[in-house]
Amino acid sequence: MGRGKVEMKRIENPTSRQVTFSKRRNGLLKKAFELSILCDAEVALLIFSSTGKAYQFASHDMDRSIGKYRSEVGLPDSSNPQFRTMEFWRSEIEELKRSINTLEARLKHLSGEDLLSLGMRDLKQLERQLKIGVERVRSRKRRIVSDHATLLKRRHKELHEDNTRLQKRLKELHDGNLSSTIVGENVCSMFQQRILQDENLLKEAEKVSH
Amino acid sequence: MGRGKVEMKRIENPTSRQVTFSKRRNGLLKKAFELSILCDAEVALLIFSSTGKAYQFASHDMDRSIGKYRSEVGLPDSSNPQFRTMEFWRSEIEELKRSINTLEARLKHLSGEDLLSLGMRDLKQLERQLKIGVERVRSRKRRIVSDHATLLKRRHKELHEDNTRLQKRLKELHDGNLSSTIVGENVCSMFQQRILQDENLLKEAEKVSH
DNA sequence: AACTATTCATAAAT
DNA sequence: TATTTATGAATAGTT
Repeated sequence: MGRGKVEMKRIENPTSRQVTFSKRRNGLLKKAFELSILCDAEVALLIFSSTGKAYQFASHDMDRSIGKYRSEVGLPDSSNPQFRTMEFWRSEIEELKRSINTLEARLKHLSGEDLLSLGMRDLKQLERQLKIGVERVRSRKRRIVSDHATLLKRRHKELHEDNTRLQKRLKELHDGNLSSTIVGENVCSMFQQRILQDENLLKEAEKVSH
Repeated sequence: MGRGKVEMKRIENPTSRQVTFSKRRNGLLKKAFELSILCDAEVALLIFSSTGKAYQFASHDMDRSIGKYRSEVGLPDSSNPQFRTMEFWRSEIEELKRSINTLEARLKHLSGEDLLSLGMRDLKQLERQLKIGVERVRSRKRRIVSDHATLLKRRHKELHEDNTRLQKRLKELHDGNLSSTIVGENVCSMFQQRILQDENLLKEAEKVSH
């Protein structure tokens, strides 16, 4: 068709090639459409120009046709990534859900719920585990209180040492030829501050050990 | 082309339709091939007959072309089911994993593990919950033992009543004009069986209440 | 499947 | 890019 036969090879002239592409592309799309109508067939056509532009025709739905292709042609190769990924995720989710069910059941049992399904042996083990848990929690609480108390004692001791030192210094200033009352007042103020801190720490200690 | 125009609608005659399908299908495949050669284009063509048979042509590689379609046509449309499904599953898995982490942390805490991150307030609440759990488990245990004991008592009572009845009957047989010793022996055997059952039940009761 | 009359597609020119 | 034209290609109906 056209003036003279065409050699079946790439058209070298870029302009001519572009024109021919445009014409034949439309022709191909038209014929694809006609085939689907006349013969009640499902046709999917993808065309990408050498410059990357995409054209497509799908008589029904491109994704449906691709899916059909995958199942009719691609399925024997079940190693295709789509399929494998799907299966992997499905099983992954199933496994996660199973884990959650197990954990929830265990959690309920430890909270003393849903015990009707458990036998005497299970109940005994559960009680043992709960007792261990309680003991560990108590142990941790004791440790916290103990650490806090130790810390407070140390600070308390340091404050007392400070106080002793300050009182000593105060006495020296009183005994020696003191220069001004301002120094004395400053020392007094510092001393009172230490006393206040001391009291606050003791209050805190009481609060922690309730 | 051909003798007379063809109406652009489904060919009703099945034979004619099948023949036309065959001819036009080959024509389409040929033209697809020619386009890819002459114009240096990438062409992918999928044809499915109304009976489901599949035909295809791909100038380069079908999967490559499909991938190109997905990225050039399908990707900008993030509402495409593939993408949405992917995203959905990804978030689903993330959520499940988060649930598992929470449950596992809770479970560890209830077992008295990983307590270092908990403050005094958390520890107190944990201890309270564990005590509740222990109490519920104990309660359930008591209930089981109690139910079992009740059952055993009832059976025990029934057996005693049976025994009384049997002894009475035995006495009647001894007092009256007894016909044969076989009857007496049978009754004796029954009596002994009851006694054995009685003893077994008592043993079982002991075992359950440890 | 092969043939043939006819329509269609399109290469080249404009 | 669109239209025209001349010609080869495709194919509907027939055999």
